[in-house]
Parts: sequence; structure tokens; C-alpha cells
Amino acid sequence: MTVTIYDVAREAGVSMATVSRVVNNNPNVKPQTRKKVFEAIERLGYRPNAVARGLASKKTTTVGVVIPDIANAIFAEVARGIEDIANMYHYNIILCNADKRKDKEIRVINTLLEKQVDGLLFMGGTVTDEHLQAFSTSNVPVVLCATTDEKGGIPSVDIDHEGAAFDAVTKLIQEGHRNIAMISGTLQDPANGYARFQGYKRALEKAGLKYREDYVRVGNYKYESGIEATQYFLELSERPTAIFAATDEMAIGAIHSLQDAGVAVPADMSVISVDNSRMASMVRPQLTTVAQPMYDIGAVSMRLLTKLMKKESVENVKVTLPHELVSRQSVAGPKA
Amino acid sequence: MTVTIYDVAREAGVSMATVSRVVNNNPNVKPQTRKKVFEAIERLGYRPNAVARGLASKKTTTVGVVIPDIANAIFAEVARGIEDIANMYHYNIILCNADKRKDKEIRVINTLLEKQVDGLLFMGGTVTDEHLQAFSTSNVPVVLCATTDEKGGIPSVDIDHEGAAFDAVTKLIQEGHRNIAMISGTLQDPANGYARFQGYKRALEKAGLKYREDYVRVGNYKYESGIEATQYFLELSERPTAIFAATDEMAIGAIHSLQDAGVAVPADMSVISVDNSRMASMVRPQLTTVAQPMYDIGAVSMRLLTKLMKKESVENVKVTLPHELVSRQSVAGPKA
DNA sequence: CTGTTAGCGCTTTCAT
DNA sequence: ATGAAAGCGCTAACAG
Repeated sequence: MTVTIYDVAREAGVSMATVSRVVNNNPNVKPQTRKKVFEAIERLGYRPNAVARGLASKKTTTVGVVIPDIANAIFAEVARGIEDIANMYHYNIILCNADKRKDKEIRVINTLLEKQVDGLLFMGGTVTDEHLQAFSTSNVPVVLCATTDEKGGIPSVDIDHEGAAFDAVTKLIQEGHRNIAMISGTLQDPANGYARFQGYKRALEKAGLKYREDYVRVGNYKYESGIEATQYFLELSERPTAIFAATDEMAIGAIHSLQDAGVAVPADMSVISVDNSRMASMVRPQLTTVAQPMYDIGAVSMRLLTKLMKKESVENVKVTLPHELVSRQSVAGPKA
Repeated sequence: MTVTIYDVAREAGVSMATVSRVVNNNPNVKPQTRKKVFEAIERLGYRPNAVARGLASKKTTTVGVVIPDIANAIFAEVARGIEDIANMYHYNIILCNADKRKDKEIRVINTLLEKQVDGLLFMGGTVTDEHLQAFSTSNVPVVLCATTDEKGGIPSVDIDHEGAAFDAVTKLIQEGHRNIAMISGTLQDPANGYARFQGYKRALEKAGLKYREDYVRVGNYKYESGIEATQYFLELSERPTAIFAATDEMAIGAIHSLQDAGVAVPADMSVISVDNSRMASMVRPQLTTVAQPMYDIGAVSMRLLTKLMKKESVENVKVTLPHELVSRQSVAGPKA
């Protein structure tokens, strides 16, 4: 039924080895022979079996990517960066959602390794010893993208979350705000949560502003949690004049919550965040936010992985991509 | 280096076949033997090689999914549905972006087939003869999701785009609108473009309203094109009183464009669309739209594919999922 | 319930 | 430049 390399060899009157050579573009084939083989391939409609090739060569040209949730716009953008570069280097990707749940992460890492992926791109919560353990049962290279490494050994690419948050809050301070609230992510989340919160505190500190617990609410990154946190701030006897949200989505929730309560943005209250997802310019007022280059994080980490898979030496295996404030309409000075 | 089934067999003092049986949960193994084997596996840190298994069994437990663009929220949602169900049935997915470009689609179909996927989920523009040709070079089942089949032979799951558009426009008509504009997708796109446009026309016709060319603008599904189209409508001597956008994103562009021009939504103009993406409730006013069950489209098509892969007989291979109007805040009657 | 034996379709020395 | 042959690690009859 299925035509194999052997059939092609017979049809072309050469050996399997020769067919293999032409299929793999090995230069050691006489042009004439090459032509004969191509014709036989054409005639028979031969299609190489990548599984057999993988078994024989111990290379699958596929990489595994574990991602928290592909339906999340941020991660989807990273995934696109990964896939584009993978494609460019002729790799395919097996995509697994793991929802930042350790058990699920460990499980998919193992099945990916069983499938003999040539490399692993890991995007998740924290990398624990168990993760390290799972990684080490194989010797394929791993790179973390947008993911914190507790121990610090693994190649990774991310932005400086603490710095990005610091810059966002500093922008608010420069505009004259002194009462700045924060809608944080969960502090257990090292990057989007803890690090951004630390950046907030450092900016306050540097400006000599006091940190107040009632100015911080922990959200879950969702729009709704931005709304809830803002409603809380609105009821404070001493209202903040600006809100820093750890993510765009929560910031948009904040903006709408404010508007629903009749407080004008940015006239009565400023809002800023970190992310710069596409939605940032799809709100009124358009959101001022610190841009995090999602696509590039994916692209760069995949590029790094290709180098590792080819055993090329890489100078820097811990890359931090730049972030940048993009000023739009949601920030102004505090009301006089 | 790597430990194989043979090593385990030796370690456990049994044959490879027995090890294979326990690994594959074949009941024909004495509990005691099973135990011995598991212990050997544990001791050696054995991990089955899925590539070898794939070659021997002619099954890879992975399916290929070609998708237009994973960074697009709509498709990402479908992808999540696919992956969740795939996971449930112990399949993995190889994800390929093809941007609805035929050449790219054909190319990835072929590489997916080379990788011996057990099935194919195709999400793209139109299915042409060339696609059919590519599919037919293999005998794995294919299911189309959210994709039109020109010829009609292939299993598929989608919603009734024409009907969804019809319902949206009819809602507007019921509210009393008689001057209804449409921001369409490109008419070359059978589902989101052409079909939704046809639904618009049919609704008009049924209500005895005349179709006017100047009330239709073709957009590219992006926010910005919603803005541009709306600006055009605003300059018409006889302004429409309601806008039907083929997608949420264009509708949101319309809303903002209207607001920027000082026309209140829905007081001065109503806006409705089809999609019900997460963004629909993340705008003010919240968008009234006809919900398209993206996640379910993915889930149902993957479920269908599993049946096809198991050669189970399926009653209906052309499934149309229901759509539903969700009323929020962007629609009201026309100004008296 | 367990073992033997062929392959699965291809790559890769090693010869020639 | 080409061919022969030995696997890659596993499953799947077939025996027993």
C-alpha cells in the first residue's frame, strides 16, 4: 500500500542508500542518478516517513512547547513567535497546555520526551526541582520562556519584570502622583506577580513615598478582578489618584470600573500597566503601558533553542529582552 | 546510554514482549510478573520511545492541526478546545500556522502527513481541489473546523454563518432600524466574509428593506478597519442608524470610532456583530453580538476526529453548532 | 500467561 | 559515486 524507500530504489534501479541520499540532499550523488531517483519518486508518489527517519537518525525535527494556556492572548503571541522561527528552521512544534499546574507540567514534559522531541520550550509558573528532575531524564536542551528559574541553571529568555513595573510606577510619580494603588497578580507567581509587585515597591521607595497595604489588591489577571480591585479603591477614605495594574487586562477592567463610577480617566484618575497587548489600543482612553515584547520572547527563545540543539556555542544563555514605556491616553497628572 | 525495552527485559528476567505488554497495559500478564517488570522499569528509569512505537504500530497518537493564526483570539480559543479533548483521549497535537495561504496550507499538510499524524484538523480559508488532493495522498481522517468545504465531502464542524448574520441583523430590524450598514469581511472568505454578508442581505430582504451598496464596507477583520468603515458611514448624507459588523473586533472599532466622533452608542447608533469573543464584554458599552461557540467548535471537531481515527461509525459528519444572540448594551431602537 | 521472531521504513557506517 | 547490511526501539503475530 504505502510506498517506501525500497520501492523507489527498485523503480529507479538504485539502492536504498542512494535514494536516501537524494532525499536528504547529500551532494555525493551523480546528477544523472539524482534525476532518475526524483523521477521514480514522482512516479510512485513517494513520501518519506518521518517516524522511521526519526528512529534511525535519532532526530525528529520537532520540539515540544509547554504553555500555560494557548487561549490567553499573551501566551498565544509568544507561541506565534515560537512557531514562526521553528518553521524557519524546519522544526514543528507539539503544543501542550499545562495551566501553570505543576503536575500537569511534569506530565506533559514526560510525554514530550517520550515522543523524542529534539528540544523543549517551557513556559509555565516556577521551575522547581521536580521540573529539573524531569528535564534531566533526557538530554535534550531546554529553554524557558517568560518563566522564572528558581535555581538559575537553565537557558531562558524573558523581560525584567521588576524593572518594567518600576518604570510604569515611576512614570506615574513623574506625572506628580503620590497616592498610587496597585492591582497585583498573585504573589506566588514569580514574574507577573511577585516581581512586578517588587518593582512597584521599589519605585515608591525611591521616590520617598510610603507603601500602604490598603493600596494593594491582588487580582487573578482577569478583567473582572481589575473591576473588583478598583471598586475597593474607590471606597477608600483617601482615594488613590492613580492605579498601576500588573497586566493590561486588569487595567482595562480598572478603566471601565472607574468610568462606570463616573470618575474620568485620566482626568480624575490615571491608569497604567505592563504588557501592551493588542487590547491596549482598543480601549478608550487608550492604555498607557510598558510594552513587553511577547512575540520576540517566543522568537528569541526558539532561536536560542535551535542553537542549543545544533550544539552551537552560545555566549549568553540568559537573555533579558528590553521593555519600553508606550504613552497613550490613560495617564495624566493628578487633579490640582 | 538510553535504556531500552530490551534492557528492562533482561533486568526483569522476562522477554521484551512481556515488557511491552505491561507497558501497554495488556491484561495478559501475571500480576507478579507485572510487578517485577515495573520494578525493573523503575530501577532503570526506562522511558518508552514513542517514535519506535510509532514505527512498529503505525500509530503516533498525535494529530496535526493547521490553523490560520494562533495569535488570533478566535482561533486560539478553538485550539484550546482541540487540545483539551485531544489530551483527554491521549493525543498530542502538532500545531502549524498557515495564515489562510493556500501554498502554506498545502505545505504543512504534507509535512504533517510525513510525520505520520493519525489525523488532521484543518482550519483555513477554503478547501480547494489541491487541498483534497493533498489529503488524499494519505488515508488518515481529516476534519475541517470552522472552514468551508467547496465540494462538500469532508467531515466538518462549524456554525451557520449565514444564519448568525441573519439573526444579528434581524435583531436590529426588530428594534426598529431601517438604515442598517454592514462592515463585512472580504467576500473571498466563504464563512466570515461571504456567508455573513449573505445573511445581512437576506435579513434586509425579508424585512422589505432595500439593499444599498453605500451601506456596505469591506474590512479586514481588524479593529482599525472597523474604525475606517465607520468613518465612511458617518460622512454619508443619509447616515445609517445601526451598524452590523461581521466580527467583534471590527464592531469594537466601530463603537470607538462613533464615540470619538461624538455619536453615542447605542443612543445615536446601534452596533451588533457576530463572534462573542472575550472582548465583547470588555468594551463600554458592552457589545451585543451573536455568540459563536469557538471552544466547542474545537472540542467537537477533535472529538469527531477521534471517532474517525478509531473507525467508529459516526452518524453525522457535518455538524453545525448552534449560535445564539447575546444581548448586552450596544443595541437600542433608533432615535425617534 | 510468556517467549520468539519478524519486521516497521529509514539512516549510516563500511566497503567498493 | 554507489551498494550491502546492520541496526534504531518497539509491536504483533504466532507458538507454546
